Amino acid sequence: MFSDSPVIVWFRDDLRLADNPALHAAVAAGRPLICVFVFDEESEGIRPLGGAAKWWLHGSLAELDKALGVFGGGLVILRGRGDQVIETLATETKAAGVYWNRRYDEAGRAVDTRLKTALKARGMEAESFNGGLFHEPWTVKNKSGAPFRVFTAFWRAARGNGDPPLPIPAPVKVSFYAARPEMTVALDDLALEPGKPDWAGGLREAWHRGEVAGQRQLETFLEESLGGYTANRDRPDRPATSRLSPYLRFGNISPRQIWHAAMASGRSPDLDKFLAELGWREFSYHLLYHQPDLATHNFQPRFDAMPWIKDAAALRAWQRGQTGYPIVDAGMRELWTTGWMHNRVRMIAASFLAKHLLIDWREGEAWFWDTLVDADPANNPASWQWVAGSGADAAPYFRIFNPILQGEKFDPDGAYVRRWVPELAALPASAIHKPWTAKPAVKAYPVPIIDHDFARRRALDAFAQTRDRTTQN
DNA sequence: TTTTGAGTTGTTCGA
DNA sequence: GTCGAACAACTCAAA
Repeated sequence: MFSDSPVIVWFRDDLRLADNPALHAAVAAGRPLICVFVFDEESEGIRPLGGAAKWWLHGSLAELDKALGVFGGGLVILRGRGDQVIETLATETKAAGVYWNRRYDEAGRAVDTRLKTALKARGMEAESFNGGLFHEPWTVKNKSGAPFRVFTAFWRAARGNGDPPLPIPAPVKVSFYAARPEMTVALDDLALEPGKPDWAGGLREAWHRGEVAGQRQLETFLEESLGGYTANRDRPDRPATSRLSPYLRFGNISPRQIWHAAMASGRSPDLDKFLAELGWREFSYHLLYHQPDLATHNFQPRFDAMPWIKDAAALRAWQRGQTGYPIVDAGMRELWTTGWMHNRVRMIAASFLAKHLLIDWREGEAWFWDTLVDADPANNPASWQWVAGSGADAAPYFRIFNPILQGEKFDPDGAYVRRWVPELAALPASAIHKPWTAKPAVKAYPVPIIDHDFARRRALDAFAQTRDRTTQN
């Protein structure tokens, strides 16, 4: 191997310079770097990104390229099967090795394992690192040596291991491999952002993508909203949640950076509550690792007997924010417009689909996958299963949100509904979560597509059926 | 080894 | 109006 053989840093869900273990190790190796991203929609089993996530990815890649530009280099973008493309690049450039941070979806892991084998067979280094989790999923186990299936015990065990390591600073100097690989494609050629029609206007208004924006968002959150987080986080009418989820999704920011920045702001019940949210993310990846088909199979097999209803019209009404329940519709429209939905409202809207409409949670998961900027392979399915009742440590089946009560409790003045459902803006707070009681009636807004009491009863009966069918077998 | 208590986010009903 | 019970079943971990 020549002394100036490059090292390849393969960026994936870790689109940042700071606290990036693979990049850090590559810089420390003292060789010229090739920083590369591979847009892969071809590998077997790879789930293509949804539209909103692609939009976020575009911005993240552009920002990363810009940040590398400060050091006189840039990001090389390639396209194709990840392992094949990287192996070809490594061979052509006579690379000393390839470094990357791990991912945890089954298809991605298979690609990485194949690549590692191929590189080692060629006598090249292949080094993988943990850049996205506090603990590798295979290291957290209960006393019987099995993976945890309930959150509280999982998080207790994880926290019992002490604080995660301190984040690694961004490199101060990076030297780049001079030649530009022939296979390079332009970012715009990936067509990650919409052309015509351009549906991303609301996303652009709501977000700044990339590492710098992620750090700024973290600072703002810690300064303005960590105090009082426990109570305010449930209020969609207040800007009280961290809004860090899309930055975490693409690794514009790392959990360790968030952890240590939050810890530095002082201990409090609010801090523990916020850290537990990072714990839920961690738990989701833990679940995904141990059940790779989390997005397609019930975590609790009993739900295989659930009598889901196929109802294209109801599904469409839910997707468009036309169910006639203001809090649900406000959430679905916020999602459509900004690529994001408030956590409390996600639960209400998801519960409405799975329990009121009895539509398979996988339909909802797919819609969120396509429309959320933060849609990730672990959190999205794990959270949907949790809400539907089929998941790990899931909501008890009888916990069926009443969309009227939830609206009145968490959006008491109706400010959130007024913002996203302007047809209802003139209603008084007393009617805004049950507009069918308003006089005169609001013509521009639909009547509820299903009665709450009827839907609740039906959902309970449906769940009872799964018990009967399961015990018969 | 067996038993026991607890477990993110709720609603309804009846006293 | 408020309050406690009921609404299952199962995993985990301490006793």
